[in-house]
Amino acid sequence: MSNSSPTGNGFVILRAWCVKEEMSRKGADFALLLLASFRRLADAATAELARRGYPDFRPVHDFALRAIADGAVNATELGYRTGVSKQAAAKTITALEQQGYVNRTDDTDDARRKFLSVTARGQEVMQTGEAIFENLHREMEAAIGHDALADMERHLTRLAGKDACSPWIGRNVGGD
Amino acid sequence: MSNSSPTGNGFVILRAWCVKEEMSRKGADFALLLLASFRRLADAATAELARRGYPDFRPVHDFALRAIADGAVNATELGYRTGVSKQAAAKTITALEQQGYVNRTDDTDDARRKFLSVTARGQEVMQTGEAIFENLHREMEAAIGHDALADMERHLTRLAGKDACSPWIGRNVGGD
DNA sequence: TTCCTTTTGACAACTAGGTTGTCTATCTAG
DNA sequence: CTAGATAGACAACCTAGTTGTCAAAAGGAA
Repeated sequence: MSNSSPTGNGFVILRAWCVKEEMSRKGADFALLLLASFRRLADAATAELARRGYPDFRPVHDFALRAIADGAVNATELGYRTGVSKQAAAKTITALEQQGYVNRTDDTDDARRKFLSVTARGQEVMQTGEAIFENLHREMEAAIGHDALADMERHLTRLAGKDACSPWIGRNVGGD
Repeated sequence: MSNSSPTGNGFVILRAWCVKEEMSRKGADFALLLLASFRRLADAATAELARRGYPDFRPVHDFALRAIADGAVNATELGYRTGVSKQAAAKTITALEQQGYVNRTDDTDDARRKFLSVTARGQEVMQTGEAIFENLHREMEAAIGHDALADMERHLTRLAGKDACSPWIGRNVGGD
């Protein structure tokens, strides 16, 4: 079968919904609708990115890269900004470094630190990603209309709840 | 930090969006909005389910259980209906069996098969889950209005695209 | 300066939920 | 009877996380 969705695992649930449509569970169906829509977008973007010369570049890499470009200059800070443990952030950095999207140099001020910077290729992939998402946004507008999309964004913002995303749960994670 | 979201991994991306709000990437933001909203619902439902006496019951278990109740009487069929390999389905079945939600008995007609059935506790957890999702649906209606929610469901159905969910990719998976 | 505490990043081991590949037992069609 | 398909089990692996532990470096106080 090869799941092979670049969105990764954990999104397979929605297929159950597709196969069996007469489920009659309004709340759950709505949740699955949200998931399916997200997956649709993320997969489309990742596939397009792969076609344009950036294979193996996942959504999670995009957000990490953006956080680095935005001032997350070391692993701990990246973990904090992306809401994961510094260990998980370090793994992402390793992947990004191996693919040539970031550089990791010694920090002259603090010998413990490794200074992160985005390479030219990293800048490229971010620009391309933005362009792709803009296209997708336009496609959605074409499909359901500008106003409907704007309404949805407004309502989803309420449902998602900014308060659920406060500066998060803690900085010192992973037993340290 | 303990991510500890019952929704599981792969959904952490959205935190990046929360921390940095002035990102100005409309398409990507919309995708994250969808993800955040889904996660909100799924986490709320799973947490509530845990509080009502069904800990460690994840969304993925709910859908598997529902598929079994709905006629997926063996691992291969469950895999097909939920869109995963039969091996993955078997793992889920094992978990559900250990938690007492399904029974696995020998099939009298076909000695290769194990016959799956939902236990009384399995029936209970499904009913409770339905009630919880209905509550969440009502809360959403209260938050953004009945019509707005109905509109969103309609539009999301278009965006998600039923065609992306055709009877799936193949039945014989995993090298067999 | 020495001592204590904090921070940084690394390493190992683990989890969840998937994936392939291989294998045996069993069923079924010719 | 035999050949091929099917069911499920087992092992190894993947991804993207998690804890726990650790050494090296930094920083503050006596």
